[in-house]
Amino acid sequence: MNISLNSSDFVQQLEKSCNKSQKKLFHKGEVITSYIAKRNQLCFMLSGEADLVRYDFNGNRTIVEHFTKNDVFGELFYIVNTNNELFVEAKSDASVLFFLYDDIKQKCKSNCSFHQKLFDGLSSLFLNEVIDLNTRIELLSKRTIREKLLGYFNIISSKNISRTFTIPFSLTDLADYLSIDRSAMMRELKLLKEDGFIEKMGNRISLLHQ
Amino acid sequence: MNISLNSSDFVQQLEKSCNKSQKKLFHKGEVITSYIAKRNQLCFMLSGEADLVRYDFNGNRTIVEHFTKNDVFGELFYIVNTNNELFVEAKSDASVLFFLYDDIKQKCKSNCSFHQKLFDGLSSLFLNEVIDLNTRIELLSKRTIREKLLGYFNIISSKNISRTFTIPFSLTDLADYLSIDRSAMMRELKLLKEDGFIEKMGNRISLLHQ
DNA sequence: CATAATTTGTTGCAATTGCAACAGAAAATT
DNA sequence: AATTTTCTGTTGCAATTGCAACAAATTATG
Repeated sequence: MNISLNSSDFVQQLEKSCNKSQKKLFHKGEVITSYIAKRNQLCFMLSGEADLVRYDFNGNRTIVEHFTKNDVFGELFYIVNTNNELFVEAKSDASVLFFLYDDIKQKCKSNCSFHQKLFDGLSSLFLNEVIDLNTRIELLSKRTIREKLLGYFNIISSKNISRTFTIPFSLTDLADYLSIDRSAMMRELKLLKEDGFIEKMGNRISLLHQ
Repeated sequence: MNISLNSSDFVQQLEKSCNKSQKKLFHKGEVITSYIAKRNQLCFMLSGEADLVRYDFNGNRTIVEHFTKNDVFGELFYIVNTNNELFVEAKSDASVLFFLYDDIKQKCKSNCSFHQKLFDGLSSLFLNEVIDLNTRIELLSKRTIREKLLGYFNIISSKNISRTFTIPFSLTDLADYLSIDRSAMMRELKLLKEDGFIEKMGNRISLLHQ
């Protein structure tokens, strides 16, 4: 059985059917939403790219997640507390569909087959999100910068089905995604090159050494 | 609207209704399951406690998650790759309900109101899991041991609605949960005490300093 | 296309963290 | 109740990481 759903179809159906949804367009650099109140907002990326970012009180930025087409995000997934200002920034022009989870749930309490289908989709969307988050936790729990980098490269490499790939981040962003210092990361990249683990030309990486 | 579901009711219904489920008992220290094949296994903790652990090639142990009554876990949530041996260890005597996700999904394709309800519950279970994982990511992405400890203490403190609480781990396990060296953590605990952030008597902590 | 802004790449130095090793306390086991 | 095992607490030292600062390259923007 195929667990991964066709998110695109699902989202289109939601958009058509749910009169409470709102579609909005954003320009690069704009804030799509901030997680400040518990409105149980659920958002779908229709097009473009965005990052969920957090700044700590020392000014360190963390890219908590990176969203592309058909990804789900939103307040719904967070316990909002005042310690963290979380917000989603458009990395390119983007269009986003906004829902309130309560609305979706409400509608799905009726018993028709269409809402059954919607709910079916929702559950798969959440499941995919769980899988992504577990992958992320695996990276963050690695003990050294080297392991984080190699772990990340392996993931990208699997996704692209190729041992050579372009990092879908700037290197500055990659450091914030892995929660490490950029200059320390650059140093480690150099060492990985010297030790024959990778080849690197700019943001293009080849994994050697199997 | 209350998003968090009554997992207990849900699981009991699942157990009764789903003839494909299996209930098993485990003794402290036993391996409940290992994530080795993609069987899409989904497990419910009926009683007891367990840890999802991973050992890296240096022998570092990470407690990826800690499960108590009514928590969900399983292969279903992971992309299983050979680099990681993930397994769930009973920390006390425990009873666990095993399902295959495919079976649950299959059953729920029928249109009766009961399966609708099951699926409703499933979606909430996944959502709760997403919220937990995001909380965990927030901890792991903190830059220093001090911030990880304070972040963790704040979470426990909120859950207990008290600024004084007992850590639900041994300190050894806490270090593995935060992915840090135990002795470095002990050192930092001492500093937190000296700097007036916490009081500490064994595994009992008080958060001071607002 | 000229200028501004951002990103990449580098390095010395300081701070933090991990490692190793050990003693005493506490908990589990026989 | 005695013994084994695990856990807590500590420390010196080494390795890793973060910080600061800068130049060069690249990419945006008016």
